[in-house]
Amino acid sequence: MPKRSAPRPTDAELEILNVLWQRGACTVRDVHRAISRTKPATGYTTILKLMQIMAEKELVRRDESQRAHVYEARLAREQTQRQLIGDLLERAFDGSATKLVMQALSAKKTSAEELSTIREMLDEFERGES
Amino acid sequence: MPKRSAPRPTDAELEILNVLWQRGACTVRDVHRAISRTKPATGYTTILKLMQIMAEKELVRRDESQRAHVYEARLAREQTQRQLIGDLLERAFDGSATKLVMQALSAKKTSAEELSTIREMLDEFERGES
DNA sequence: ATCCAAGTACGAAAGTTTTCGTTGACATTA
DNA sequence: TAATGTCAACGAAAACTTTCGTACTTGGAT
Repeated sequence: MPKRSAPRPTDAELEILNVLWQRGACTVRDVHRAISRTKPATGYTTILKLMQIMAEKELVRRDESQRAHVYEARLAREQTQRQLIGDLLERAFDGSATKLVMQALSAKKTSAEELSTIREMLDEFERGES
Repeated sequence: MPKRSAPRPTDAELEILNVLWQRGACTVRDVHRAISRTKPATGYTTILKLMQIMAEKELVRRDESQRAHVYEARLAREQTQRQLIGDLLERAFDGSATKLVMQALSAKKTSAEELSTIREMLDEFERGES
């Protein structure tokens, strides 16, 4: 058995990953402080436990050489984003990237700048792939 | 208080909604048959219970006038898709639709036809909004 | 009338996710 | 060295999701 790939992170796990992606390797304390800013009523041990579980699931790597262990996201943010998008694509969009893009644009008012950025992306994509 | 909006459907709930969107209003039996095709080992009462819960959560409407109750998705597929995308946008993409579209395109090999469809959509979008 | 098939309702178990109290180890400093 | 603060580990409770067995109801066929 080759060791199965990382599972889809849960909501709470994703919040933690967001901190790790934004600030790089962190201690539990760091993550707790960051999350406290937006969700003040979150206990320290709650974050700790979640991060321990994430280490078991291999969503994060843990450096135990210091007393305060240092955690780091195992996958790049973009990789996880692709995983989540791919998952949603299958579960809710019948695999149609076109429909997904369409709903993405109407889910959020998209500015003219963003639209042209996307257009450029499409150009590059067409050159690179296809 | 206006009565809070429908919660994000869970994985199992979304599978049921997919059937309802595809085939229109259905009995539990109908949904069970449809899901059995891809997941043969799913009990009838499991689907029943899920659909009862979904009725409580108001993810579906239930017509009890027949002995076999008839269920219907309360929100259009596109509406739920927008909800799910909007949710993912916040949770994993920091609200950036551009990044999300980018990852969507690389999550799945997108054909030339799809790319040009998306391009047309962008045109329409720019005309309609902005 | 009785039996059977097809339904719903209910409750509980199993699984997963989120929460946090408590304990014990280790460091800092008074 | 004793008190204080910081940390990981653990276990368990709470909340949510998924599963299904069992009981009860109803309509139709014999």
